[in-house]
Amino acid sequence: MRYRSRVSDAFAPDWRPLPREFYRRHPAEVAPELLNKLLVRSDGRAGRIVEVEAYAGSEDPAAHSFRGPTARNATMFGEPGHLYVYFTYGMHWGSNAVCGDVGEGAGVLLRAMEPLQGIEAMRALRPKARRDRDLASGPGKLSQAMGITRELDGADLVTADRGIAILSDGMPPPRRPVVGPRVGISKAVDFPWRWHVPDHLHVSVRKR
DNA sequence: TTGAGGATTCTC
DNA sequence: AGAATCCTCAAA
Repeated sequence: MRYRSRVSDAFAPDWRPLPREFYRRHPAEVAPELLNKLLVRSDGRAGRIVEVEAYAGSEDPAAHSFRGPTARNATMFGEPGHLYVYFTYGMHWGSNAVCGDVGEGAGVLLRAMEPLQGIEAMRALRPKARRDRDLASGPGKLSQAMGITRELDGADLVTADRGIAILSDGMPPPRRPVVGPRVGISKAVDFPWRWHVPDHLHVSVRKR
């Protein structure tokens, strides 16, 4: 399998991608199940996903896809299991796993990650991070630590066609994740579509 | 540790 | 105009 030789074979041959059908569901169903999965790059950088948010297309005023397809959000309307990368605040990138069926415009924002491997490479990309917990405790930080920019928009997280994947090492999601409203939005502020691992050091905005 | 405010550029 | 954010600084 190509994803193994490209992404995980050399250092973690037992890590497995999630099937395409995992992503072909409502993002509020997928999101909590992405907790404790691994975001992995072909150079060995890897981290455990500890915080996510769901964005649900035409039913969700806070989603980039709410008003239909544009040049920016085109990837969200494509095949599930691909990476949707967006740019915001003039300097930050955000990373999502596309969910739902083609045309729905749904996704799960990857908000925070616990660095596991390739931490020195992450530090090189995030010189301002003082502690390990500053490396990827936020969507912009996570993207920067993993070197995710516009170039990776549309990458397939199932086949790892461009050297990035979401893999499982067998750790299940938390039984009872913390659920609450999403961060940094001005519409649909009450949708309880943010989930994170309870009491986890690497989650963003620990105070509410 | 907390809160306020600036940075910086793409998108619609 | 506003953005699915981060960083610095000041005050406590």
